[in-house]
Amino acid sequence: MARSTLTRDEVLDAAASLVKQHGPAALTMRKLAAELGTAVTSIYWHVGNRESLLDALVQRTVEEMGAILPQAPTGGTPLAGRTPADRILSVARTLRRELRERPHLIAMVHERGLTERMFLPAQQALVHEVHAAGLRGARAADAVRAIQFQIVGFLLVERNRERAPAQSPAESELWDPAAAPHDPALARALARPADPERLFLLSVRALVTALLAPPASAAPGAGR
Amino acid sequence: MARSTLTRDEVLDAAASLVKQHGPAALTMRKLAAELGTAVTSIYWHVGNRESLLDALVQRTVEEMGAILPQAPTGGTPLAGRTPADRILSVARTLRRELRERPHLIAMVHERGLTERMFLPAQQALVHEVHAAGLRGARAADAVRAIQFQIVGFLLVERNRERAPAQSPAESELWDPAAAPHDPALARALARPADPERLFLLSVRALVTALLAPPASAAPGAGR
DNA sequence: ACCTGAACACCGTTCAAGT
DNA sequence: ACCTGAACACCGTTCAAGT
Repeated sequence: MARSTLTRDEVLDAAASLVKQHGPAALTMRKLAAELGTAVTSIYWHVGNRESLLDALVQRTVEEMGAILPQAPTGGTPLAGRTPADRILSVARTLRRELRERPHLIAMVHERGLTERMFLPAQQALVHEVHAAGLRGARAADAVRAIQFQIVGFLLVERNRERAPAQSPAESELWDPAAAPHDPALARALARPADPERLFLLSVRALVTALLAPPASAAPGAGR
Repeated sequence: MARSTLTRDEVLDAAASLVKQHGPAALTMRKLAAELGTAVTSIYWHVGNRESLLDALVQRTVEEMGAILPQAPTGGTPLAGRTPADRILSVARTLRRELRERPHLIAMVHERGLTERMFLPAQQALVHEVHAAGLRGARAADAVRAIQFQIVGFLLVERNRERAPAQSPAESELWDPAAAPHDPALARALARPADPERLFLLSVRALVTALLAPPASAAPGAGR
């Protein structure tokens, strides 16, 4: 591993590799130096300190994820699906898939509060589709944000569930038939583990349907 | 601070106090020992190690948060609002408020993947309301889970945004009028910061409306 | 049953010194 | 401009020894 001179990019690459394999806790300045075959202190010259090294990794990840959705601010129809609602679902599915391939780095993006920033390109695609569905102005903006929050939120919940240890009480105990004698089918359904993919599509579809629907003369349940 | 004998609960109280004030990073075994006036190693006798100490704090928080919603598995109408939809919104609002008062501890709950566990009592309330709205069986279960995921997800997104550093590009730059010349009102709306409370209610209302609506003969946009 | 100090194996970071 | 080793001030944890 002899090398003429150390580069900031080499430091970032090695750090990313450590994080991808074993998570951020495994990223130690000393381990990293060993990996690079340099003195610990050389790293400081290139990246400042551990915290800004992690920041740089996160920054990189945000840019990579932003690039997966083709930019379409000036028109065009970059996504599959016949209706705007279908294409919104397609955006949602793409994001879901990509995120699941970089769990550690995405977790770090979350921890730094940059999840939303990472989704700005997706937001542009959503604007396009909501517009195509006929929404305009502030109402379109609300719809875009509601959909974006829902997609991102669902993914955050899902990540949360995956890292959950054994739960007590589990849903399966909580919802044994005795707990809901009046609707055993409901109890049985809640005792089964959720199917996230199905629930994801079902939820996004429901929200999109309501948001893209023509405004009712009086919205039901709009108490205030 | 002289004390006859150290208690596991005293350790937890002191630890919780440190975390509440300065976050989990400030919880050092040595600082904690100093706070308690004991040797560092005494703490190990009572709580095992740092990791299980943090686990215990999280466990406590989950129980506290679970207690804020009255249990209503056997009937009764514990929540304000005239319609089931209104009462679901009331659940959502309550959870949102309570979570915002314990930021550090809630963050630790998130990191351990226990957010969903924390919301099981709320799930029971949602079951009650969805049932009151006439949904049954698997369809009711899907609705409950979709609503639960949305509420939890929104809160996770919101937390994410709050911790976000200065963003580049900010939404306000991304959506300057030049970016969307065909709908300047939309661009202006997206350039303004989102109002989370409003968006939260709007989103939950939209989703609930769609989920509680009588099943359409053919759902629009249900492409597969 | 509970508490203690000493010791171990780690950390991130600073700094004066080298080339 | 870049790299180095030594040193500092921390960590969490173990363990033999005390009462």
